[in-house]
Amino acid sequence: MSQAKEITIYDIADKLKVSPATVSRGLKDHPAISKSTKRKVIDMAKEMGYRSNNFASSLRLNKTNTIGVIVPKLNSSFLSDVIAGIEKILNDGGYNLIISQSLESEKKEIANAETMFNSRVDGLLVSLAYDTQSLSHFEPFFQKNIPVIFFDRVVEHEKCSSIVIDNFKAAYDITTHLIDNKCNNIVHVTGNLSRNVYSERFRGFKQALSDRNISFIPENIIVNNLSLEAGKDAALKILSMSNCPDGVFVANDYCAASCIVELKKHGIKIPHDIAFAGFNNDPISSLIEPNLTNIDYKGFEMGEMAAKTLIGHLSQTQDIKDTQTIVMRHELIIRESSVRNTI
Amino acid sequence: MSQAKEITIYDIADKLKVSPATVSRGLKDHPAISKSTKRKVIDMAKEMGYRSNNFASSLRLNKTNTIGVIVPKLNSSFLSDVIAGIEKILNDGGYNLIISQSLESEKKEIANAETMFNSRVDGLLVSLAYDTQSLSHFEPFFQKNIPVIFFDRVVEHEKCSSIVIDNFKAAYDITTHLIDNKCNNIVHVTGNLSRNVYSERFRGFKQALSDRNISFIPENIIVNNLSLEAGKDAALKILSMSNCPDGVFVANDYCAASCIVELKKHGIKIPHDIAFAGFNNDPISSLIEPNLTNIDYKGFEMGEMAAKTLIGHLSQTQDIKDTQTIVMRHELIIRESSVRNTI
DNA sequence: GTGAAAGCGCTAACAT
DNA sequence: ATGTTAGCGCTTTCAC
Repeated sequence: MSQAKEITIYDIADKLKVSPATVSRGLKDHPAISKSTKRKVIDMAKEMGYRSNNFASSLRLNKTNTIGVIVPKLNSSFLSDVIAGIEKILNDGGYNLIISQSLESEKKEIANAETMFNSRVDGLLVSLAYDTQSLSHFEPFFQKNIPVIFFDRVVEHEKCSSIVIDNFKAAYDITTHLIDNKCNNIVHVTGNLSRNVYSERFRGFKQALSDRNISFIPENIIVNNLSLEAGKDAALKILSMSNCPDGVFVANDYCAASCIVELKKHGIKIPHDIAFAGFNNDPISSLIEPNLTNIDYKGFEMGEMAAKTLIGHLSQTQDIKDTQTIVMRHELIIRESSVRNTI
Repeated sequence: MSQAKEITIYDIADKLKVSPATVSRGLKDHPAISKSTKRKVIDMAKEMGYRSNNFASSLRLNKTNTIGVIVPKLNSSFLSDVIAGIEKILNDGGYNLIISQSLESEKKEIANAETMFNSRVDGLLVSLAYDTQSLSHFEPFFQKNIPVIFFDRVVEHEKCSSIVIDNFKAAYDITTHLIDNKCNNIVHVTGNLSRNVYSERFRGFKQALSDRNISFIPENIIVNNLSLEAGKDAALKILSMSNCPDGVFVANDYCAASCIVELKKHGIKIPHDIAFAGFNNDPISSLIEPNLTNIDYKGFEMGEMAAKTLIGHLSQTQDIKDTQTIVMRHELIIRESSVRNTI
């Protein structure tokens, strides 16, 4: 099993009777190199099956061309789209990608960040875990001026740019839509309110009520981890309420679906008895009966934007002083779960 | 912004008045090194905030400690579990992970494999894309004796080990279950029959029919890409059949769910008119109404097994002559979609 | 426009 | 048990 020896720039140099330096320059787009030698170098490299040794290059340049991505979970249509978007931009930019999932646990997120740091990624793209409190695991990156970009689940930080949607407005719109469909007593099921996406949606929810002169009832907020079980529990809680709600806005589609299923089991008619809205436009929305009204936003584009922003930070040598928050489009998708045709 | 200089083994050596070699050995578990110096080295490394430079090490050792994973898609509960299992084992083994999704396209899978190859991964874990025909994009790995392990969507190859479940038996069992529930005319909706998982399930399906003396009707096989739209299309096709089936076995849960939804829209009662079974036990199975009978198998364990097998190949210096096929457990989960209580 | 040479940080063969 | 040394493949400064 003689594994064909790996070709180096020295091999190419020998064949071409030039110096390794010339080969190195020829392979890049070095200005001071003649068109003809560049051609020869590139052709010979291809012919000999040369592939550049990233480690040597990384060692020499002290940069790895590798970007780390930390997401709460992988089995999400939205995040999978985000990653596809990130992959597209970074591949085109010649970067490698390391992906890891925090599984919604701060502890695992910390471990992931540490691994990324030790792998010496050039930059980091992060959507925070459900229960992440502190940002101290990103301190090493800040100290080394390694850019960290947050997307979707973000946090304000002077050193970090963020890519988000307008969660406030989205929730405001969807709540208003429920009110327009004759909901006067709306329950809001949401996640950890110290996470921006949930706190903003909560704000939007309250504002919409207030603008329509509906008083906000603290008991109508159910905070849980938005899992399937949590959806079921929320349903039971709703059933036990003395003043049964006529609308429910859940901050996550899966949880909404599981909540709907449970309520239906108990004879609740949706949307007749209770109108429903979710968030994220996961495929489940069009499978659950009735189909789920919710907010759609494009993961792929968010991923592209995050990656582009990161590359922007990376290519300018200066400090990342120009941190920014980029707000992407979202759209209200109205489906049967919230439409009451009381003519 | 003075980025604290990176600590190297030379810095530690200087501080400790020993040689860099000693530090290097101290950091590993080199046998010929005194307990006390080892202690001192490790303590000093921690104190100075040393982190090993993988590139230097990779360059020197000509191995990267990085494993590549290529999966058809990330937004799958099953595959996300697999990846979590892989991650656990590889992290513990000190390996890094590069994950990429082929998005069910051979073309992208080829690109992914190339990226992995150029990143010089030490090994590769692959679940094949829907339409992958050739294995030629893995040739470079075979030639360099870089182990490639397939899982779930596998292919026979003398150089590759595989981790699978017994798809034949699983399909056999689930089909028999449908027959036991008074299905005599079963449609099988499946994917590309050159993919092992689908061909084996098809075999099991046919065998079960045959063993129960039910004749197999070629028209009852619907081959599609198992997407949501495909599920809908399959439903329409089923509705148009002259001899309406009384059972449907779909090789994928999402597709099954979408098919069920469409049939219900057309007034079909499930399981009364048509009993249903899916495959994979995705969370959707317990959200769809009625809940979906199917085959459960543990992604996390499959991932662990794949990673362990890979590490096994990696740690033995010899050739990978001992390729193997590992078959994991599966379980039939019976839910409402297939149970007919005709007393 | 091209070449010579040093050095990125680590490891291992070979000394001692 | 520890030190010396060379070299992994690449880039780049400084020559010419």
